[in-house]
Amino acid sequence: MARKATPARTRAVRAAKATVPARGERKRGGPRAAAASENTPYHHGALRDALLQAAERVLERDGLSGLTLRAVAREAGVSHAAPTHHFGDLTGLVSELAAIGFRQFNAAMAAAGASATAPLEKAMARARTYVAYAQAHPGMYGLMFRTERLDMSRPSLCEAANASFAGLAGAIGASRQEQISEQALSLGQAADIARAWSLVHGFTMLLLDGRLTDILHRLPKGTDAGMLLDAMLKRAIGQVPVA
Amino acid sequence: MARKATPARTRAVRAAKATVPARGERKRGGPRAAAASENTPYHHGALRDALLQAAERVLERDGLSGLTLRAVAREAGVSHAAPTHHFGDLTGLVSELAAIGFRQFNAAMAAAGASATAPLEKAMARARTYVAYAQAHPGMYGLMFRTERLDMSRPSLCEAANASFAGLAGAIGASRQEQISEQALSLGQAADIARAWSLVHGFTMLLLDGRLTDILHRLPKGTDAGMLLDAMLKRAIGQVPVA
DNA sequence: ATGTTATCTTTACACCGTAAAGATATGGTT
DNA sequence: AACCATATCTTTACGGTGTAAAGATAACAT
Repeated sequence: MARKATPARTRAVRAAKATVPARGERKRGGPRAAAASENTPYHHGALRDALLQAAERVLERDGLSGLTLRAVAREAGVSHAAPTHHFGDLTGLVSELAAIGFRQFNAAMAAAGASATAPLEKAMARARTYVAYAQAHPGMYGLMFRTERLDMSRPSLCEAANASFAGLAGAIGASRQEQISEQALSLGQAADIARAWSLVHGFTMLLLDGRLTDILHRLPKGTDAGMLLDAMLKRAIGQVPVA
Repeated sequence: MARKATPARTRAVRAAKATVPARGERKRGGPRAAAASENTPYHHGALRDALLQAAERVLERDGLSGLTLRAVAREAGVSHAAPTHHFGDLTGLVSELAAIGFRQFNAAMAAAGASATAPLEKAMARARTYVAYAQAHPGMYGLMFRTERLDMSRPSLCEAANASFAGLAGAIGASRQEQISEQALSLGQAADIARAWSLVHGFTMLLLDGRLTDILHRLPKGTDAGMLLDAMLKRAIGQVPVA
């Protein structure tokens, strides 16, 4: 509700030759460094990235329902129709943002997989990292999984999401001590993958949706979600692969 | 996109003393049966229930993003502001609809729990029923779990959702052969509940989101989601309680 | 220097949620 | 029987949203 209505603000400022930059000091490291140094230029220079960063801020601040094309444009200080030129429509922007989320997520998971050595410890570390990412970036995680407004045909999103799945499948394959093919899966392999993914994804969704707060509230004082996750996995792990 | 724009249609029809009923033949079993028999009355008589039924139709037909107050009003054949009077706002209507979903779901789960006798069979039957409900009513299930537009302080929704959780907890308690208290939980109990719920909820969400289609596609021809669910649970069940 | 193209703004429109006021039927009171 | 309070439904209105189309401006190639 802050920043009520500023239509034609940047334009008016520019027309009046004002010196205060509405959106100055961008990186713009490439060409044209000393063209119009301080006063806000008509061309942003790196608006696409700036819009994505603004979108992530809006998402984590105002939630998924607050993530609108116009809100992102306001956050970036450009006209409300500027995002359309770079992303086509809202689905496009959301999908590109989700792709960024998957890349962040994949990086975190790769780091977690490299940390521990024992297979059981490695599986636990991966699960903890999975949930921790979702807790640190709830808006992003929701965007990546709970929205139907994703265009999976977009190469960047498809690629990042597939990489995420490949990481999971690879971890399951390692715990089964076998190579998992890109094409065919045995029912046992698929069951192991689905079990591990369902467990951790389901726990994450229930946690983010607040469906576990009652349970956590009834537990001995001081028990948090991480401890519940550990307890949940400890009896599932070892019996069957969990990642 | 059908039914483009019919503003003031019902009103105009009524004003012109037309005989064709725009929303005739309601139940209206209570009072005033022979007042104005055929021509659409100003007072609907059971608009609240009719709006909820219309909302469910819109939800399953057009998805969650198509579930708007105005679309529901159109579906029910009343003015766009009529739902507001009965539900306050969109959150109110969505919450009441979710409560209906939970009651449907609880009825299905209760029937599944009564069918099988052996504890292992009962657990599998419950899991299959859980997923089957979500597949039969994907819009409803999404509404019940994946939206932040629910007002859990509404008594009807809170009660129905709590009943659903109580059913789960009771089943876990039975499989552990112990009574589960309403107030306190041991970590082991909570872990069993969280594990069962996460497994089946996670599987359901991934399935509805299309995240498992790749896996299913790589499986031997003819393998469907139900078989994958069975295989996933078969190695989790018995080792640990799954419900 | 000039024309092409990419980038960004302005304008416009339909749909949405919501509030407020008007219209109409119901029921109770006198 | 007349009357009024109330509940129900419609109309009107306003700001916000996505999106399309046209205009303005800067960068670039020639």
